[in-house]
Amino acid sequence: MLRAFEMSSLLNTTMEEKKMKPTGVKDDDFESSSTGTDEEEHGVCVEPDQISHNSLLSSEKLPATKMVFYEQCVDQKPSLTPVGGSSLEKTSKTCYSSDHMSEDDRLESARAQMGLVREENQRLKSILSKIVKDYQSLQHQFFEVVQEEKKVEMAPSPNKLLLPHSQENNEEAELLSLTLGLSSSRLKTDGERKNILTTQSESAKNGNSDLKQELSLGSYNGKITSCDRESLKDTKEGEILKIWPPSKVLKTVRSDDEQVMEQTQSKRARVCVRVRCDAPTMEDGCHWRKYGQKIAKGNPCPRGYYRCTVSPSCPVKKQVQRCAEDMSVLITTYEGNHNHPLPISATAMAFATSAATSMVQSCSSTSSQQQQQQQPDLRPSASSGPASATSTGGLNGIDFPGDRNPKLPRLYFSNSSSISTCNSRPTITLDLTSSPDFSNRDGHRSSSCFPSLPKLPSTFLSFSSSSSSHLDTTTHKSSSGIGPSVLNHGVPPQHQLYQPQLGPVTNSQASRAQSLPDKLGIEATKATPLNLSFQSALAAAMTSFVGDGATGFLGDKGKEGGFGLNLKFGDDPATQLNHSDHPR
DNA sequence: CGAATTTGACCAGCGC
DNA sequence: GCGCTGGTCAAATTCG
Repeated sequence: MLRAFEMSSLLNTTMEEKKMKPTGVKDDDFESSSTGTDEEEHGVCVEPDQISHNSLLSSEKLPATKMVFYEQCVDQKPSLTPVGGSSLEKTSKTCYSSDHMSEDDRLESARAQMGLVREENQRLKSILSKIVKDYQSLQHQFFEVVQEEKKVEMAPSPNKLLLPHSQENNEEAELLSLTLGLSSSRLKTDGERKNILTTQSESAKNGNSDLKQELSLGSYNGKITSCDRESLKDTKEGEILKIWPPSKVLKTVRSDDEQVMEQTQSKRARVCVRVRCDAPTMEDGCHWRKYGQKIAKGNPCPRGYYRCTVSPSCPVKKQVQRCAEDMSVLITTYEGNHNHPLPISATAMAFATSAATSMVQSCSSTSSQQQQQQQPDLRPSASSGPASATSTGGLNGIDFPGDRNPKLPRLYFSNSSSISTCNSRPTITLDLTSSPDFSNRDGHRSSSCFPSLPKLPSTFLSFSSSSSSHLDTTTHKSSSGIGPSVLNHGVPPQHQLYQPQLGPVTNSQASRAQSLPDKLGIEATKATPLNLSFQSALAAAMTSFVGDGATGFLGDKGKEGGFGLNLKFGDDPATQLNHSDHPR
């Protein structure tokens, strides 16, 4: 888990701060033992590999210098005893016996250090338990919502009487919750429905009929759980394609118009990530193959076209380009949803892109009436051309419990968002390049991104543990609940299917990667389709940020401790990009 | 030698 | 219809 990683980092940091030298140890002894080459002299016989089995510290081989501290810990903290701990214990004692220093001093020093570690451990445990509790609560609420939706679907209504098979309807209601990233509005034809229903029935045949289990899917359009994949290995490819119909498969089922609409919608949904990065590409965990390069108009820097190669049939693509006005900014635009399990480090972008797709589709599928009701400032632009409808959240702030942990930079969303319901390229832009303005973080941070845009009440998202929970009381109309209860307010049924993207997944990797923002809970202040998907994007970004420990994924500014993140919902990536760092 | 990248050609969409 | 542009293909080239 992330916390384990944090703790590992903390341990390492603690050790590094102590210069890896236990108090009272002579330099000579320390150096000789730390090098690990003086086995004869000190009787040290432990290899770093022996220690690396430890669950907390398994991510990296411990350098010999870290072993000293570790050995001290072994005697006092059984929980840290690795496989082969007995030999370590022996080693520890051997090491001590060969030393000339007072054993009491050593023990005292070690105990002091262990006390710190234990204290941190307890704190983390309490946080974790709280998170788990919150998560279970959210899950419970979500299932309640699903049940309610089910009842609503089953309730007789004029519209539903027109439908021939109410049973099928009900079944579809469940299916909707499974079709991650697909809005119900997109499943228009009987062919599509049957396609999905076939998936459901086949899934049931494969012993995965439990709806709840089906709900716990990953973001990679995760309709196939790891369990499913196992069972599906024996099935024909055609059957798999039924379950996971890529656009090519759908061609055989749908009419041309629907096909075009489907492809156009899915193609248009994008997530654009701006990162300060010196590397030619942003390391996002996926494997990409470059298939083209082009000099785009208005930017002398070539734009690279990449395809995800984790799975041969994966439709996800990305474009990588340097910002023309700031060459240090790397612009990565993701498109599509992965149809395969993802590496942990790659799940973040998968969530973001999936959320972007969902949001764009929801915004395009929901009627303008709905938008007017829910977000008066979201003017439908069907008749006014692209990008005419915008909304600007004055602020979206997120606090992590990492506030208390100096290693975790405070995460703060300075969100200027705009959304266009009728545009050629609806794009969510995650701007990880701008610096935060903490001095004005109470909801009135002036947005340099869209200074002329009308502002909506600020949306403050708090990812804080209860131990130091703080919600922004300046936000408007904070809902009573978190998570699904929030999501359910005024959210059309189709939007609820987005939630599983953040929900529990059977894929342990995805679960690990997404768990934090999910379990921490999302306190949303506006329950709109926009915000729902927005949360997904936020969570994805959060996951990425925290999961990477504010390194790699983020640029230099992120590493330096503070960063701002702008989420924008607009039509033209280029336009969005220019808005952020270089307002026109 | 296979995989990955490069790069020019080609295609489709869009505006005029 | 034409030209521009973005996006993709695929042969050539490079790399490990």
